[in-house]
Amino acid sequence: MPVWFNPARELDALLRKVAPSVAGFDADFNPELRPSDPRHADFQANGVLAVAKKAKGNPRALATALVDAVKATGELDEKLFQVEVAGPGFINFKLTPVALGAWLREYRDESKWRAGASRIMGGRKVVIDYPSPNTAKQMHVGHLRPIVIGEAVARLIEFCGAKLTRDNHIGDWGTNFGILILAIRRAGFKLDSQSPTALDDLERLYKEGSVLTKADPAALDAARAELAKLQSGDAENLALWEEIVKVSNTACQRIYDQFGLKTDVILGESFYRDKVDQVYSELKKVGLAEESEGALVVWHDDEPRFSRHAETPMPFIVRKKDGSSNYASTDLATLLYRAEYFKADEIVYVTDGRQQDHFQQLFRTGAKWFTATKRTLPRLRHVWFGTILGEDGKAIKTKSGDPVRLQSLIDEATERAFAAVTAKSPELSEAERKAIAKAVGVAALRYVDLASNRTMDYSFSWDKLLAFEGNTAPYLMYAVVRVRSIFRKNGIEVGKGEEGATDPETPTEIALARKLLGFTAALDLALEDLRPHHLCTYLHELAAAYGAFYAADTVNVDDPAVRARRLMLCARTCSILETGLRLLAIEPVERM
RNA sequence: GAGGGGGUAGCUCAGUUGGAUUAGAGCAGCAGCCUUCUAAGCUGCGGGUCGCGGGUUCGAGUCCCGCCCUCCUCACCA
Repeated sequence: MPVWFNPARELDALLRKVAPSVAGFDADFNPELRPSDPRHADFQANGVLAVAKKAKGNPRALATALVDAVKATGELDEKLFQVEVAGPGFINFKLTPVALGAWLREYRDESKWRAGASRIMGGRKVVIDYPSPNTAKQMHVGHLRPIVIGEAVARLIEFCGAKLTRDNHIGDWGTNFGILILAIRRAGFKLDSQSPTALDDLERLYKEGSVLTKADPAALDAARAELAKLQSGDAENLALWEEIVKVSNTACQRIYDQFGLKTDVILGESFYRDKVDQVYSELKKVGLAEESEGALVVWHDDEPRFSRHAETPMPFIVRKKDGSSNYASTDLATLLYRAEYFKADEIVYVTDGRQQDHFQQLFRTGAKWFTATKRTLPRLRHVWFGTILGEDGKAIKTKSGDPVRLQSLIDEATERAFAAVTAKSPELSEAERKAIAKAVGVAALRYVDLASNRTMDYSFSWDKLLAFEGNTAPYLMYAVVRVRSIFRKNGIEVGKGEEGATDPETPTEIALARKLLGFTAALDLALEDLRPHHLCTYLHELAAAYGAFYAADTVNVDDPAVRARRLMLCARTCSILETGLRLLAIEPVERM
């Protein structure tokens, strides 16, 4: 009998198959199979309780009958699973050491896991939209999340078999440019993209313009007028715009390089400048859009919040009253382009949670528009995240003083990591320590952002973002380093030296093995809602189980069978940790 | 007002869709562990009426109702 890659899934299927033949169970029986508290079992089926409640039967008797029927099929190898009815009527499945050993021998490396996972998305074409910053600004801590979460989500989707296109939909066609052009004009500034201070100059000018337009409505109108001029093809503004885009893209690229971010295409809002007219005309033609206060808007009367009759009406403004396009216009044009050009089956938008209303309106408008024009709408998902807050508990914003620059954060992380590695491993060369510091520093930043549920806000804190102990990236990377060190000292490759490995035996070996089997469940969980923190939680638990094993069970012992099985446990831990870290876009190191 | 997020240990957070005498981690605190594979580690201890009040049932941090606190969004920003 083969060893199941994903035992929970197989047990679930088996129970569903057998149950209808047992008195008291219906054809649509749901076993409610889930991972169990390890103190009790590996998996448990809770579904019998619901059946008993409905039929007013005795849950333990029903559970026992079901278990007997399952055993009678002979499809459940009792050398691998220990089955029992427990508590009020749970069915517990406990993996035996034989099963653990067999699984570890069979599912050895990333290719096996990838093969298993790739069935989930099965070649679907997915476009993922991230990190999509607004240009013309220096990148600050607020830009961390879309980069980090976007990359992790992208890798998860890709790992599960999607054909993925990463599209950096930069905001390069909006009012921020109007503000900047206005500020440049007023200051009489000559922008030169080659100048080394170009970015700082833009930063300063943007701040000035921002303050001005906030304080003076006339200035805001002037900024909008500059934008309208730009969008209608004014040569001067277009030339200025090109210079600004050049400066800010160069700056963004420097940050992306440090995060190892490589998007496949960069199709910013400006790319759609000649594609918005089609949106306007089609929406008008099918009766979705109408004029309101001079603007072109879409109402959704089927949703009270977006209805024209709402107390505070919130129309989807598709074209501004001065005729220029906005976020909604370009997003609709983008949606159409992704459906037609990229043939997307699915589009994933990774943005700040404050844009939820916008995306709900966009998705509703898209659905009605596509239906009316007989197009197929891709599955649309908004993967949103909470805000990084400042010390005042408010969102970090450019206007409120100087937010911490992303570059300073990277530099500080790298410096602290360098100090740490120098203190702990002074024997390494300076070049090695620098490379390690870079990897560890950026990894620490990433991991903090990924480790909590993405929908949560969190406050910015140097110490939090740069912690190197506990549930952090350095902890996980360190676990990898310790595993690799064993192999290096023994002069063998990871994955070698397992001949004659016996099944896990000591409590710490068994606990580690059980945790290793949990990888597939963790992946399923993280993919379901595209929440990478589930993967973080799992990796931390795995590293902790390894830590306990490492302290309790010496690998290099005289008994060859014991040594072989411990080397096997080490090798699996190493590859699952490395695979998991890479899914989070954290590159493990050999030493630290 | 409407919609959304959050309220769990001193702090930062998990809690797999209602499950198992005892609600979990990490920091911080206390006590131990380096002449053997990297101590960025390991072991143990202390610390919680899961915002408040009702309800549903064999069983609630999780579901329902009503309150309270907090953050975010709501007409031409993205």
